[in-house]
Amino acid sequence: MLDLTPVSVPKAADVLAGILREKILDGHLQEGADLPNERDLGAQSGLSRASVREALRILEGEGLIVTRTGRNGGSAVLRPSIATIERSVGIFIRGQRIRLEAVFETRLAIEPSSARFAALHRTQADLGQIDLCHKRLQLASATGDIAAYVRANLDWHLQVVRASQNELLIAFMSAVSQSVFVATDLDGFNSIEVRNAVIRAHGRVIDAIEARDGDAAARRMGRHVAAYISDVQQTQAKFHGHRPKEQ
Amino acid sequence: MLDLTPVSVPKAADVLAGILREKILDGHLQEGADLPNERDLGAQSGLSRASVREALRILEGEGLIVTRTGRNGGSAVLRPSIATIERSVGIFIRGQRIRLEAVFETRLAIEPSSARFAALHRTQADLGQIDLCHKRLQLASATGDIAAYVRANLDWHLQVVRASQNELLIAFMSAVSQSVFVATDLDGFNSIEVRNAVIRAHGRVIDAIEARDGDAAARRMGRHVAAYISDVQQTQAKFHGHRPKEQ
DNA sequence: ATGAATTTAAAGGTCTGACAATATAATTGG
DNA sequence: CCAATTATATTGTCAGACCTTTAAATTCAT
Repeated sequence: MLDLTPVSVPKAADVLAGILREKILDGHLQEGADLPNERDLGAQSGLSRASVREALRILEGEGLIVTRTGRNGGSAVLRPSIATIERSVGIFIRGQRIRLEAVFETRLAIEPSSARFAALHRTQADLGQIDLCHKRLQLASATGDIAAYVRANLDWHLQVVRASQNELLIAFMSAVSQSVFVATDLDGFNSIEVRNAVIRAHGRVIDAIEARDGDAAARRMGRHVAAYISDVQQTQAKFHGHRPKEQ
Repeated sequence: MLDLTPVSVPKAADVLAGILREKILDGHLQEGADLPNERDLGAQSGLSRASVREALRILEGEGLIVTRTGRNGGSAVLRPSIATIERSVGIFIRGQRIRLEAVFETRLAIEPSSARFAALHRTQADLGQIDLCHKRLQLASATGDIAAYVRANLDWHLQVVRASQNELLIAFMSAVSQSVFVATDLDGFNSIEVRNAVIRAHGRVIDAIEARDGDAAARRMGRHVAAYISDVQQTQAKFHGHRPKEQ
Protein backbone atom coordinates (compact mmCIF):
# COMPACT_ATOMS: atom_id res chain seq x y z
CA MET A 1 0.00 0.00 0.00
CA LEU A 2 1.28 3.43 -0.87
CA ASP A 3 -0.70 5.36 1.73
CA LEU A 4 -1.04 8.45 -0.39
CA THR A 5 -2.78 11.55 0.78
CA PRO A 6 -5.22 13.02 -1.75
CA VAL A 7 -3.09 14.77 -4.29
CA SER A 8 -4.26 18.29 -4.99
CA VAL A 9 -4.19 19.36 -8.59
CA PRO A 10 -3.48 23.07 -8.68
CA LYS A 11 -4.77 25.03 -11.59
CA ALA A 12 -2.32 26.22 -14.18
CA ALA A 13 -3.13 29.84 -13.52
CA ASP A 14 -2.54 29.43 -9.79
CA VAL A 15 0.83 27.89 -10.35
CA LEU A 16 1.94 30.63 -12.69
CA ALA A 17 0.55 33.29 -10.36
CA GLY A 18 2.46 31.72 -7.49
CA ILE A 19 5.71 31.74 -9.40
CA LEU A 20 5.32 35.34 -10.45
CA ARG A 21 4.19 36.38 -6.97
CA GLU A 22 7.31 34.95 -5.41
CA LYS A 23 9.51 36.65 -7.97
CA ILE A 24 7.86 39.95 -7.15
CA LEU A 25 7.89 39.58 -3.36
CA ASP A 26 11.46 38.30 -3.34
CA GLY A 27 12.51 41.43 -5.15
CA HIS A 28 13.63 39.67 -8.31
CA LEU A 29 11.16 41.88 -10.10
CA GLN A 30 11.53 45.48 -9.01
CA GLU A 31 8.64 47.86 -8.79
CA GLY A 32 7.82 49.28 -12.19
CA ALA A 33 9.43 46.39 -14.03
CA ASP A 34 7.48 45.26 -17.05
CA LEU A 35 6.35 41.68 -17.33
CA PRO A 36 6.52 40.06 -20.75
CA ASN A 37 3.34 40.47 -22.73
CA GLU A 38 0.65 37.86 -22.41
CA ARG A 39 1.56 35.99 -25.56
CA ASP A 40 5.23 35.76 -24.57
CA LEU A 41 4.33 34.68 -21.05
CA GLY A 42 2.25 31.97 -22.60
CA ALA A 43 5.09 30.85 -24.82
CA GLN A 44 7.60 30.87 -21.96
CA SER A 45 5.35 29.03 -19.53
CA GLY A 46 3.85 26.68 -22.06
CA LEU A 47 0.36 27.79 -21.09
CA SER A 48 -2.40 29.26 -23.15
CA ARG A 49 -3.06 32.94 -23.16
CA ALA A 50 -6.30 32.34 -21.24
CA SER A 51 -4.42 30.74 -18.36
CA VAL A 52 -1.81 33.47 -18.40
CA ARG A 53 -4.53 36.06 -18.23
CA GLU A 54 -6.11 34.35 -15.26
CA ALA A 55 -2.78 34.36 -13.47
CA LEU A 56 -2.32 38.05 -14.19
CA ARG A 57 -5.81 38.74 -12.97
CA ILE A 58 -5.02 37.02 -9.69
CA LEU A 59 -1.91 39.14 -9.22
CA GLU A 60 -3.84 42.24 -10.14
CA GLY A 61 -6.38 41.39 -7.47
CA GLU A 62 -3.57 41.11 -4.97
CA GLY A 63 -2.33 44.53 -5.92
CA LEU A 64 0.98 43.19 -7.20
CA ILE A 65 0.70 44.34 -10.80
CA VAL A 66 -1.16 46.83 -12.95
CA THR A 67 -2.13 46.08 -16.49
CA ARG A 68 -2.49 48.78 -19.10
CA THR A 69 -3.93 48.34 -22.54
CA GLY A 70 -2.59 49.72 -25.80
CA ARG A 71 0.82 49.84 -27.39
CA ASN A 72 3.55 49.81 -24.76
CA GLY A 73 0.89 48.49 -22.44
CA GLY A 74 1.22 45.28 -20.54
CA SER A 75 1.67 44.40 -16.91
CA ALA A 76 4.03 46.22 -14.60
CA VAL A 77 5.05 45.30 -11.08
CA LEU A 78 3.47 47.30 -8.29
CA ARG A 79 4.20 47.58 -4.59
CA PRO A 80 1.17 46.25 -2.76
CA SER A 81 -0.52 49.23 -1.21
CA ILE A 82 -2.84 49.95 1.66
CA ALA A 83 -5.70 49.88 -0.82
CA THR A 84 -5.47 46.09 -0.98
CA ILE A 85 -5.92 45.82 2.76
CA GLU A 86 -8.72 48.37 2.72
CA ARG A 87 -10.56 46.32 0.17
CA SER A 88 -10.25 42.99 1.93
CA VAL A 89 -11.13 44.47 5.31
CA GLY A 90 -14.11 46.28 3.79
CA ILE A 91 -15.38 43.07 2.27
CA PHE A 92 -14.80 41.25 5.55
CA ILE A 93 -16.75 43.85 7.53
CA ARG A 94 -19.66 43.87 5.13
CA GLY A 95 -19.68 40.14 4.47
CA GLN A 96 -19.40 39.07 8.08
CA ARG A 97 -21.80 41.80 9.19
CA ILE A 98 -19.26 42.97 11.72
CA ARG A 99 -20.96 44.97 14.46
CA LEU A 100 -20.26 48.68 14.43
CA GLU A 101 -19.31 48.25 18.06
CA ALA A 102 -16.50 45.90 17.07
CA VAL A 103 -15.19 48.51 14.66
CA PHE A 104 -15.23 51.09 17.42
CA GLU A 105 -13.45 48.75 19.80
CA THR A 106 -10.77 48.33 17.16
CA ARG A 107 -10.32 52.06 16.92
CA LEU A 108 -10.09 52.11 20.68
CA ALA A 109 -7.22 49.66 20.38
CA ILE A 110 -5.40 51.30 17.52
CA GLU A 111 -5.73 55.01 18.04
CA PRO A 112 -4.30 55.59 21.53
CA SER A 113 -1.23 53.52 20.70
CA SER A 114 -0.90 55.31 17.40
CA ALA A 115 -1.06 58.65 19.18
CA ARG A 116 1.73 57.47 21.46
CA PHE A 117 3.93 56.48 18.54
CA ALA A 118 3.00 59.69 16.77
CA ALA A 119 4.27 61.64 19.76
CA LEU A 120 7.49 59.63 19.73
CA HIS A 121 8.18 59.48 16.00
CA ARG A 122 6.46 62.48 14.44
CA THR A 123 8.24 64.83 12.07
CA GLN A 124 7.61 68.53 11.80
CA ALA A 125 5.76 67.90 8.54
CA ASP A 126 3.44 65.44 10.28
CA LEU A 127 2.60 68.07 12.82
CA GLY A 128 1.79 70.49 10.02
CA GLN A 129 -0.54 68.01 8.37
CA ILE A 130 -2.33 67.29 11.62
CA ASP A 131 -2.73 70.99 12.26
CA LEU A 132 -4.09 71.50 8.76
CA CYS A 133 -6.83 68.98 9.41
CA HIS A 134 -7.49 70.65 12.74
CA LYS A 135 -8.00 74.01 11.06
CA ARG A 136 -10.27 72.47 8.43
CA LEU A 137 -12.28 70.91 11.23
CA GLN A 138 -12.65 74.23 13.02
CA LEU A 139 -13.70 76.02 9.85
CA ALA A 140 -16.23 73.37 8.88
CA SER A 141 -17.66 73.39 12.38
CA ALA A 142 -17.95 77.17 12.42
CA THR A 143 -19.69 77.32 9.04
CA GLY A 144 -21.90 74.36 9.95
CA ASP A 145 -20.82 72.28 6.94
CA ILE A 146 -21.40 68.88 8.51
CA ALA A 147 -20.18 66.84 5.55
CA ALA A 148 -16.88 68.73 5.49
CA TYR A 149 -16.71 68.46 9.27
CA VAL A 150 -17.08 64.68 9.24
CA ARG A 151 -14.50 64.42 6.49
CA ALA A 152 -12.01 66.65 8.32
CA ASN A 153 -12.60 64.77 11.53
CA LEU A 154 -11.77 61.47 9.88
CA ASP A 155 -8.75 62.96 8.14
CA TRP A 156 -7.41 64.29 11.42
CA HIS A 157 -7.57 60.87 13.03
CA LEU A 158 -5.92 59.29 10.02
CA GLN A 159 -3.23 61.93 10.01
CA VAL A 160 -2.35 61.25 13.61
CA VAL A 161 -1.92 57.57 12.82
CA ARG A 162 0.22 58.49 9.81
CA ALA A 163 2.48 60.44 12.10
CA SER A 164 3.20 57.21 13.97
CA GLN A 165 5.35 56.17 10.98
CA ASN A 166 3.94 52.69 11.37
CA GLU A 167 2.74 51.46 8.01
CA LEU A 168 0.74 48.59 9.45
CA LEU A 169 -1.16 50.74 11.90
CA ILE A 170 -1.79 53.20 9.08
CA ALA A 171 -3.15 50.42 6.91
CA PHE A 172 -5.42 49.04 9.61
CA MET A 173 -6.70 52.48 10.55
CA SER A 174 -7.37 53.37 6.91
CA ALA A 175 -9.25 50.14 6.41
CA VAL A 176 -11.36 50.67 9.50
CA SER A 177 -11.99 54.33 8.73
CA GLN A 178 -13.81 53.53 5.52
CA SER A 179 -16.49 51.75 7.50
CA VAL A 180 -16.71 54.33 10.22
CA PHE A 181 -17.24 57.13 7.76
CA VAL A 182 -20.70 56.00 6.73
CA ALA A 183 -21.88 55.42 10.25
CA THR A 184 -21.02 58.78 11.78
CA ASP A 185 -23.01 61.10 9.58
CA LEU A 186 -26.04 60.70 11.78
CA ASP A 187 -28.66 63.37 12.13
CA GLY A 188 -28.71 64.75 15.62
CA PHE A 189 -25.15 63.70 16.23
CA ASN A 190 -22.51 66.31 15.51
CA SER A 191 -24.36 69.03 17.35
CA ILE A 192 -22.49 72.25 18.01
CA GLU A 193 -21.75 71.13 21.58
CA VAL A 194 -20.34 67.82 20.42
CA ARG A 195 -18.30 69.56 17.74
CA ASN A 196 -16.74 71.97 20.21
CA ALA A 197 -15.88 69.15 22.58
CA VAL A 198 -14.23 67.24 19.73
CA ILE A 199 -12.17 70.26 18.75
CA ARG A 200 -10.99 70.79 22.32
CA ALA A 201 -10.05 67.12 22.68
CA HIS A 202 -8.12 67.21 19.41
CA GLY A 203 -6.28 70.27 20.62
CA ARG A 204 -5.13 68.46 23.75
CA VAL A 205 -3.91 65.48 21.74
CA ILE A 206 -2.04 67.78 19.38
CA ASP A 207 -0.34 69.45 22.34
CA ALA A 208 0.88 66.11 23.64
CA ILE A 209 2.14 65.00 20.24
CA GLU A 210 3.93 68.31 19.77
CA ALA A 211 5.52 67.96 23.21
CA ARG A 212 6.53 64.40 22.33
CA ASP A 213 4.69 63.19 25.39
CA GLY A 214 3.67 59.68 24.40
CA ASP A 215 1.82 58.79 27.58
CA ALA A 216 -0.29 61.93 27.50
CA ALA A 217 -1.03 61.53 23.81
CA ALA A 218 -2.20 57.96 24.29
CA ARG A 219 -4.24 58.82 27.37
CA ARG A 220 -5.94 61.80 25.77
CA MET A 221 -6.65 60.01 22.53
CA GLY A 222 -8.09 57.10 24.47
CA ARG A 223 -10.43 59.37 26.38
CA HIS A 224 -11.43 61.18 23.20
CA VAL A 225 -12.25 58.06 21.22
CA ALA A 226 -14.10 56.52 24.15
CA ALA A 227 -16.18 59.67 24.59
CA TYR A 228 -16.85 59.80 20.88
CA ILE A 229 -18.03 56.21 20.83
CA SER A 230 -20.32 56.69 23.79
CA ASP A 231 -21.76 59.79 22.09
CA VAL A 232 -22.47 57.87 18.90
CA GLN A 233 -24.10 55.07 20.80
CA GLN A 234 -26.27 57.43 22.82
CA THR A 235 -27.41 59.13 19.63
CA GLN A 236 -28.15 55.79 18.03
CA ALA A 237 -30.13 54.73 21.09
CA LYS A 238 -32.16 57.91 20.86
CA PHE A 239 -33.01 57.26 17.22
CA HIS A 240 -33.43 53.51 17.17
CA GLY A 241 -34.78 52.89 20.60
CA HIS A 242 -32.61 50.91 22.99
CA ARG A 243 -30.33 48.98 20.71
CA PRO A 244 -26.91 50.44 21.41
CA LYS A 245 -25.28 47.11 20.63
CA GLU A 246 -26.79 46.34 17.24
CA GLN A 247 -25.43 47.69 14.03
CA MET B 1 -17.82 72.65 -25.02
CA LEU B 2 -19.01 69.63 -23.13
CA ASP B 3 -16.33 69.70 -20.45
CA LEU B 4 -16.17 65.95 -20.14
CA THR B 5 -13.93 64.17 -17.72
CA PRO B 6 -12.08 61.20 -19.18
CA VAL B 7 -14.59 58.39 -19.35
CA SER B 8 -13.38 55.17 -17.82
CA VAL B 9 -14.15 52.01 -19.72
CA PRO B 10 -14.56 49.25 -17.20
CA LYS B 11 -13.81 45.74 -18.29
CA ALA B 12 -16.67 43.34 -18.79
CA ALA B 13 -15.40 40.98 -16.13
CA ASP B 14 -15.09 43.80 -13.59
CA VAL B 15 -18.64 44.90 -14.19
CA LEU B 16 -20.02 41.41 -13.78
CA ALA B 17 -17.87 40.81 -10.71
CA GLY B 18 -19.15 44.05 -9.23
CA ILE B 19 -22.76 43.07 -9.79
CA LEU B 20 -22.30 39.65 -8.26
CA ARG B 21 -20.26 41.07 -5.39
CA GLU B 22 -23.06 43.43 -4.45
CA LYS B 23 -25.63 40.67 -4.62
CA ILE B 24 -23.53 38.61 -2.26
CA LEU B 25 -22.68 41.39 0.19
CA ASP B 26 -26.25 42.67 0.22
CA GLY B 27 -27.40 39.24 1.26
CA HIS B 28 -29.40 38.57 -1.89
CA LEU B 29 -27.24 35.52 -2.29
CA GLN B 30 -27.00 33.59 0.94
CA GLU B 31 -23.93 31.67 1.97
CA GLY B 32 -23.81 28.31 0.27
CA ALA B 33 -26.09 29.41 -2.54
CA ASP B 34 -25.04 28.11 -5.92
CA LEU B 35 -24.36 30.52 -8.73
CA PRO B 36 -25.51 29.50 -12.21
CA ASN B 37 -22.90 27.61 -14.15
CA GLU B 38 -20.49 29.53 -16.32
CA ARG B 39 -22.38 29.01 -19.56
CA ASP B 40 -25.65 30.14 -18.05
CA LEU B 41 -23.99 33.14 -16.47
CA GLY B 42 -22.63 33.97 -19.89
CA ALA B 43 -26.01 33.61 -21.51
CA GLN B 44 -27.72 35.72 -18.84
CA SER B 45 -25.13 38.47 -18.86
CA GLY B 46 -24.53 38.42 -22.59
CA LEU B 47 -20.81 37.88 -22.01
CA SER B 48 -18.52 35.14 -23.21
CA ARG B 49 -17.53 32.33 -20.94
CA ALA B 50 -14.01 33.74 -20.80
CA SER B 51 -15.25 37.00 -19.32
CA VAL B 52 -17.53 35.20 -16.91
CA ARG B 53 -14.61 33.12 -15.74
CA GLU B 54 -12.51 36.20 -15.14
CA ALA B 55 -15.29 37.67 -13.04
CA LEU B 56 -15.58 34.49 -11.01
CA ARG B 57 -11.84 34.45 -10.53
CA ILE B 58 -11.97 37.97 -9.13
CA LEU B 59 -14.66 36.99 -6.64
CA GLU B 60 -12.73 33.89 -5.73
CA GLY B 61 -9.71 36.05 -5.00
CA GLU B 62 -11.86 38.17 -2.72
CA GLY B 63 -12.96 35.08 -0.86
CA LEU B 64 -16.58 35.53 -1.83
CA ILE B 65 -17.06 32.28 -3.74
CA VAL B 66 -15.55 28.83 -4.10
CA THR B 67 -15.56 26.97 -7.38
CA ARG B 68 -15.56 23.22 -7.61
CA THR B 69 -15.13 21.14 -10.72
CA GLY B 70 -17.10 18.13 -11.79
CA ARG B 71 -20.77 17.30 -12.02
CA ASN B 72 -22.74 19.33 -9.48
CA GLY B 73 -19.71 21.55 -9.34
CA GLY B 74 -19.83 25.27 -9.98
CA SER B 75 -19.48 28.32 -7.81
CA ALA B 76 -21.05 28.67 -4.38
CA VAL B 77 -21.26 31.76 -2.23
CA LEU B 78 -18.86 31.97 0.69
CA ARG B 79 -18.66 34.26 3.69
CA PRO B 80 -15.41 36.20 3.41
CA SER B 81 -13.14 34.86 6.10
CA ILE B 82 -10.16 36.01 8.06
CA ALA B 83 -7.98 34.16 5.58
CA THR B 84 -8.59 36.88 3.01
CA ILE B 85 -7.30 39.54 5.38
CA GLU B 86 -4.37 37.36 6.38
CA ARG B 87 -3.37 37.03 2.76
CA SER B 88 -3.57 40.71 1.90
CA VAL B 89 -1.79 41.74 5.08
CA GLY B 90 0.89 39.13 4.48
CA ILE B 91 1.47 40.39 0.97
CA PHE B 92 1.54 43.96 2.25
CA ILE B 93 4.12 43.18 4.91
CA ARG B 94 6.38 41.29 2.53
CA GLY B 95 5.90 43.63 -0.41
CA GLN B 96 6.39 46.82 1.51
CA ARG B 97 9.22 45.32 3.54
CA ILE B 98 7.45 46.37 6.72
CA ARG B 99 9.91 46.56 9.60
CA LEU B 100 9.56 43.86 12.21
CA GLU B 101 9.46 46.68 14.72
CA ALA B 102 6.30 48.02 13.12
CA VAL B 103 4.71 44.60 13.45
CA PHE B 104 5.64 44.52 17.12
CA GLU B 105 4.24 48.00 17.66
CA THR B 106 1.00 46.81 16.13
CA ARG B 107 0.85 43.93 18.56
CA LEU B 108 1.52 46.42 21.32
CA ALA B 109 -1.56 48.30 20.15
CA ILE B 110 -3.85 45.34 19.63
CA GLU B 111 -3.06 42.92 22.41
CA PRO B 112 -3.58 44.94 25.59
CA SER B 113 -6.92 46.20 24.34
CA SER B 114 -7.86 42.72 23.27
CA ALA B 115 -6.99 41.40 26.71
CA ARG B 116 -9.26 44.06 28.20
CA PHE B 117 -12.17 43.03 25.98
CA ALA B 118 -11.39 39.40 26.67
CA ALA B 119 -11.74 40.08 30.37
CA LEU B 120 -15.05 41.83 29.76
CA HIS B 121 -16.58 39.51 27.17
CA ARG B 122 -14.99 36.09 27.67
CA THR B 123 -17.05 32.95 27.99
CA GLN B 124 -16.18 29.97 30.12
CA ALA B 125 -15.23 28.09 26.97
CA ASP B 126 -12.81 30.87 26.00
CA LEU B 127 -11.16 30.54 29.36
CA GLY B 128 -10.80 26.81 28.82
CA GLN B 129 -9.17 27.33 25.43
CA ILE B 130 -6.73 29.86 26.84
CA ASP B 131 -5.87 27.52 29.66
CA LEU B 132 -5.33 24.67 27.22
CA CYS B 133 -2.73 26.73 25.37
CA HIS B 134 -1.17 27.66 28.68
CA LYS B 135 -0.76 24.00 29.61
CA ARG B 136 0.67 23.18 26.20
CA LEU B 137 3.13 26.02 26.68
CA GLN B 138 4.23 24.74 30.07
CA LEU B 139 4.63 21.21 28.78
CA ALA B 140 6.63 22.28 25.73
CA SER B 141 8.84 24.48 27.90
CA ALA B 142 9.46 21.68 30.38
CA THR B 143 10.37 19.17 27.68
CA GLY B 144 12.45 21.77 25.83
CA ASP B 145 10.52 21.37 22.56
CA ILE B 146 11.14 24.88 21.27
CA ALA B 147 9.07 24.53 18.11
CA ALA B 148 6.04 23.40 20.08
CA TYR B 149 6.74 26.12 22.61
CA VAL B 150 6.74 28.87 19.98
CA ARG B 151 3.58 27.44 18.47
CA ALA B 152 1.79 27.25 21.82
CA ASN B 153 2.94 30.74 22.69
CA LEU B 154 1.45 32.14 19.52
CA ASP B 155 -1.74 30.15 20.00
CA TRP B 156 -2.13 31.47 23.51
CA HIS B 157 -1.92 35.07 22.33
CA LEU B 158 -4.38 34.38 19.55
CA GLN B 159 -6.75 32.66 21.93
CA VAL B 160 -6.80 35.66 24.22
CA VAL B 161 -7.74 37.88 21.31
CA ARG B 162 -10.42 35.40 20.28
CA ALA B 163 -11.91 35.68 23.74
CA SER B 164 -12.47 39.39 23.07
CA GLN B 165 -15.33 38.35 20.78
CA ASN B 166 -14.20 41.07 18.39
CA GLU B 167 -13.95 39.64 14.91
CA LEU B 168 -11.92 42.54 13.55
CA LEU B 169 -9.31 42.40 16.28
CA ILE B 170 -9.14 38.65 15.76
CA ALA B 171 -8.59 39.14 12.04
CA PHE B 172 -5.86 41.74 12.52
CA MET B 173 -4.10 39.69 15.17
CA SER B 174 -4.23 36.56 13.03
CA ALA B 175 -2.84 38.46 10.09
CA VAL B 176 -0.01 39.90 12.13
CA SER B 177 0.77 36.63 13.86
CA GLN B 178 1.71 34.93 10.63
CA SER B 179 4.60 37.32 10.23
CA VAL B 180 5.68 37.17 13.83
CA PHE B 181 5.87 33.42 13.82
CA VAL B 182 8.87 33.25 11.54
CA ALA B 183 10.77 35.92 13.39
CA THR B 184 10.60 34.54 16.91
CA ASP B 185 12.23 31.18 16.44
CA LEU B 186 15.65 32.65 17.01
CA ASP B 187 18.50 30.69 18.44
CA GLY B 188 19.48 32.01 21.82
CA PHE B 189 16.10 33.52 22.38
CA ASN B 190 13.60 31.34 24.25
CA SER B 191 16.10 30.38 26.91
CA ILE B 192 14.73 28.63 29.99
CA GLU B 193 14.73 31.90 31.92
CA VAL B 194 12.80 33.71 29.22
CA ARG B 195 10.35 30.82 28.97
CA ASN B 196 9.64 30.83 32.69
CA ALA B 197 9.11 34.58 32.69
CA VAL B 198 6.67 34.23 29.78
CA ILE B 199 4.71 31.54 31.59
CA ARG B 200 4.47 33.64 34.73
CA ALA B 201 3.30 36.66 32.74
CA HIS B 202 0.69 34.59 30.94
CA GLY B 203 -0.56 33.31 34.27
CA ARG B 204 -1.07 36.84 35.56
CA VAL B 205 -3.00 37.82 32.43
CA ILE B 206 -5.16 34.71 32.74
CA ASP B 207 -5.96 35.61 36.35
CA ALA B 208 -7.13 39.06 35.31
CA ILE B 209 -9.25 37.71 32.47
CA GLU B 210 -10.78 35.13 34.75
CA ALA B 211 -11.54 37.83 37.33
CA ARG B 212 -13.08 39.96 34.56
CA ASP B 213 -10.66 42.73 35.49
CA GLY B 214 -10.24 44.58 32.19
CA ASP B 215 -7.78 47.18 33.42
CA ALA B 216 -5.46 44.61 34.96
CA ALA B 217 -5.66 42.37 31.91
CA ALA B 218 -4.74 45.23 29.60
CA ARG B 219 -1.95 46.46 31.88
CA ARG B 220 -0.41 43.04 32.35
CA MET B 221 -0.66 42.13 28.69
CA GLY B 222 0.92 45.46 27.78
CA ARG B 223 3.84 44.84 30.09
CA HIS B 224 4.24 41.28 28.83
CA VAL B 225 4.27 42.20 25.15
CA ALA B 226 6.61 45.12 25.76
CA ALA B 227 9.02 42.90 27.68
CA TYR B 228 8.82 40.26 25.00
CA ILE B 229 9.61 42.77 22.29
CA SER B 230 12.56 44.17 24.14
CA ASP B 231 13.85 40.63 24.69
CA VAL B 232 13.60 39.86 20.98
CA GLN B 233 15.38 43.04 20.08
CA GLN B 234 18.17 42.43 22.55
CA THR B 235 18.66 38.95 21.17
CA GLN B 236 18.70 40.28 17.65
CA ALA B 237 21.24 42.92 18.62
CA LYS B 238 23.45 40.22 20.08
CA PHE B 239 23.36 38.22 16.86
CA HIS B 240 23.40 40.91 14.23
CA GLY B 241 25.42 43.58 15.90
CA HIS B 242 23.71 46.82 16.76
CA ARG B 243 20.74 46.90 14.42
CA PRO B 244 17.74 46.57 16.68
CA LYS B 245 15.69 48.66 14.25
CA GLU B 246 16.28 46.77 11.01
CA GLN B 247 14.25 43.76 9.98
C1' DA C 1 12.81 72.18 -39.57
C1' DT C 2 8.58 71.73 -36.91
C1' DG C 3 4.28 70.84 -35.43
C1' DA C 4 -0.06 68.85 -36.38
C1' DA C 5 -2.59 65.26 -38.66
C1' DT C 6 -2.50 60.55 -40.17
C1' DT C 7 -1.11 55.91 -40.34
C1' DT C 8 0.76 51.89 -38.38
C1' DA C 9 1.76 48.55 -34.96
C1' DA C 10 1.82 46.56 -30.38
C1' DA C 11 -0.49 45.31 -26.67
C1' DG C 12 -4.57 43.95 -23.93
C1' DG C 13 -9.88 42.83 -24.29
C1' DT C 14 -13.33 39.82 -26.04
C1' DC C 15 -15.51 36.10 -28.41
C1' DT C 16 -16.19 31.36 -30.31
C1' DG C 17 -15.77 26.67 -30.32
C1' DA C 18 -13.65 22.74 -29.13
C1' DC C 19 -11.73 19.18 -26.15
C1' DA C 20 -9.78 17.41 -21.54
C1' DA C 21 -10.28 16.51 -16.72
C1' DT C 22 -13.11 15.68 -12.89
C1' DA C 23 -16.59 14.58 -9.78
C1' DT C 24 -21.16 13.28 -9.15
C1' DA C 25 -25.38 10.91 -10.59
C1' DA C 26 -27.47 7.13 -12.91
C1' DT C 27 -27.27 2.53 -14.37
C1' DT C 28 -26.17 -2.06 -14.30
C1' DG C 29 -24.94 -6.54 -12.51
C1' DG C 30 -23.88 -9.73 -8.97
C1' DC D 1 -28.79 -4.27 -1.54
C1' DC D 2 -24.34 -3.16 -2.57
C1' DA D 3 -20.46 -2.62 -5.72
C1' DA D 4 -18.68 -1.77 -10.15
C1' DT D 5 -19.49 0.59 -14.33
C1' DT D 6 -21.18 4.06 -17.33
C1' DA D 7 -23.11 8.50 -18.40
C1' DT D 8 -23.23 13.35 -17.82
C1' DA D 9 -22.79 17.96 -15.96
C1' DT D 10 -19.48 21.14 -14.90
C1' DT D 11 -15.15 23.43 -14.69
C1' DG D 12 -10.24 23.58 -16.80
C1' DT D 13 -7.57 24.39 -20.79
C1' DC D 14 -6.43 25.38 -25.32
C1' DA D 15 -6.18 27.56 -30.10
C1' DG D 16 -7.26 31.10 -33.01
C1' DA D 17 -9.57 34.98 -34.50
C1' DC D 18 -11.08 39.71 -34.24
C1' DC D 19 -11.89 44.25 -31.67
C1' DT D 20 -10.22 48.21 -28.95
C1' DT D 21 -6.96 51.13 -27.12
C1' DT D 22 -2.82 53.48 -27.00
C1' DA D 23 1.55 55.07 -28.37
C1' DA D 24 5.01 55.20 -31.74
C1' DA D 25 6.20 56.17 -36.51
C1' DT D 26 5.22 58.59 -40.55
C1' DT D 27 3.50 62.10 -43.49
C1' DC D 28 2.45 66.56 -44.78
C1' DA D 29 1.57 71.43 -44.61
C1' DT D 30 3.51 75.50 -42.86
